[in-house]
Amino acid sequence: MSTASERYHHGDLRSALLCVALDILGEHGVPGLTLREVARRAGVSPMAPYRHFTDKDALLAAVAEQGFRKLEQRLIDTPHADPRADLVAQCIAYVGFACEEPALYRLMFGPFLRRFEDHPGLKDAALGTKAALTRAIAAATPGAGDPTRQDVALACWSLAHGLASLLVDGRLTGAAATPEAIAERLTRVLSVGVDNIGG
Amino acid sequence: MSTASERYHHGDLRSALLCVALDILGEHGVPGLTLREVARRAGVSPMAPYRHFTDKDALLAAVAEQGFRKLEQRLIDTPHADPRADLVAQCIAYVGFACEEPALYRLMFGPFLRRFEDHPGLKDAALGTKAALTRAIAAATPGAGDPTRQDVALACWSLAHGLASLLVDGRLTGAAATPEAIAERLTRVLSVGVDNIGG
DNA sequence: TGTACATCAGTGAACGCGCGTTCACTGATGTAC
DNA sequence: TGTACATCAGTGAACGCGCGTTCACTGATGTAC
Repeated sequence: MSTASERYHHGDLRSALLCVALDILGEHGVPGLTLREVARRAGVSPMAPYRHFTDKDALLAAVAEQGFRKLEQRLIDTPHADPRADLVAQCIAYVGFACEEPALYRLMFGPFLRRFEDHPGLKDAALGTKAALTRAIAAATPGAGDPTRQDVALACWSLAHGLASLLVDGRLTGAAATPEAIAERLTRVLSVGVDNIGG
Repeated sequence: MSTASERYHHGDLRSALLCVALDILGEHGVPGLTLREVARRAGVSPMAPYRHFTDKDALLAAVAEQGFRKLEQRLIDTPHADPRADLVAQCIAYVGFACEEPALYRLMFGPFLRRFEDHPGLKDAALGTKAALTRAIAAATPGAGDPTRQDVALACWSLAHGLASLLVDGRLTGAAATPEAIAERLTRVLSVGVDNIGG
């Protein structure tokens, strides 16, 4: 009797590869995420991943897809209070996610996977994430028309995404507060405007 | 009599390399910006750039530094009206710059040059850019205290940076309006809040 | 004004590296009879 | 219950590529005497 890892047939190599890919991402960032290294860590030959992913891009897309699903879940799991607090909480959660998994965040939003349309699962996951934020905006702006809401939604997303990017890429080295604390303060600046528009 | 390009000594190879690097960036992005390709385009041997840059990082830093100086100039050159309009105009200019030179923008703000401190000129240029935005914030929030101002400044920067990043990395494919038009609308959402804080 | 010589700015071949991917293969598994 | 055979999931060697960088060099330039 042999363990799964000793068997010729792995059992669930696809999942193992994705899992290992996340580790590599955490340790060496997107540049370190190579097919060969993934195979190496999974204890498998360089060609084995090709049984589960058509090429390197497909692997990256699958990792990014997982990232979007995690992020969506995190936005949804946010504690529920009044709509305005919910919106702030989502932005905080967004920034927190980016700071905890910077390399994954970069893979998801950076220039590595140019065309999401080429990866249906990824596209779908990204839309799901966006939808979670859009729902929060709609709840927070009951009196606003759709064009205004879209502007507000994009403003919130941009604010959170910009802050997350600046933090993740080390452009805010002077900041003493935690990412979440900064996110909270900035989102409150924005939400004053949101209240005046749609409250 | 020979032209500069035919001479053994180039004359101003450093400038020529930076110039060529910008072209490459525009055509093939940061991944295409290699020392060898820069040398190739400048019509010079692969080792020639090492006379002017200690290594590849130094070249990247010099290109990014130029980018920050360009961006700063662009923020400064913004037409002057009332403080609030100036602030909006700067955010629009910021986003416009990113969309016109996406690869340069990525090099400046992405994870390619991790420690600006290792490149004094780059660090200096980045601080200059930030200062231009900070001045506009100060003018637009005459009644606010410094901590509030810092929050407002970072909120504006985050909003502009986030929108720019989303546009540049193609995460806003559905948008019909020009980048500048979107930037204007989003910045107005934010400036409603700014007015209530510091007006 | 001429010249020896130091210094500067380039050349060109070569290195080792890790990558994505190709190719032909083989061991393990499951299914039809 | 046994067995032939198709299919699945892996192996392993090899390929060509472009990269950053090393090394030892050479042609051009400027300066002291």
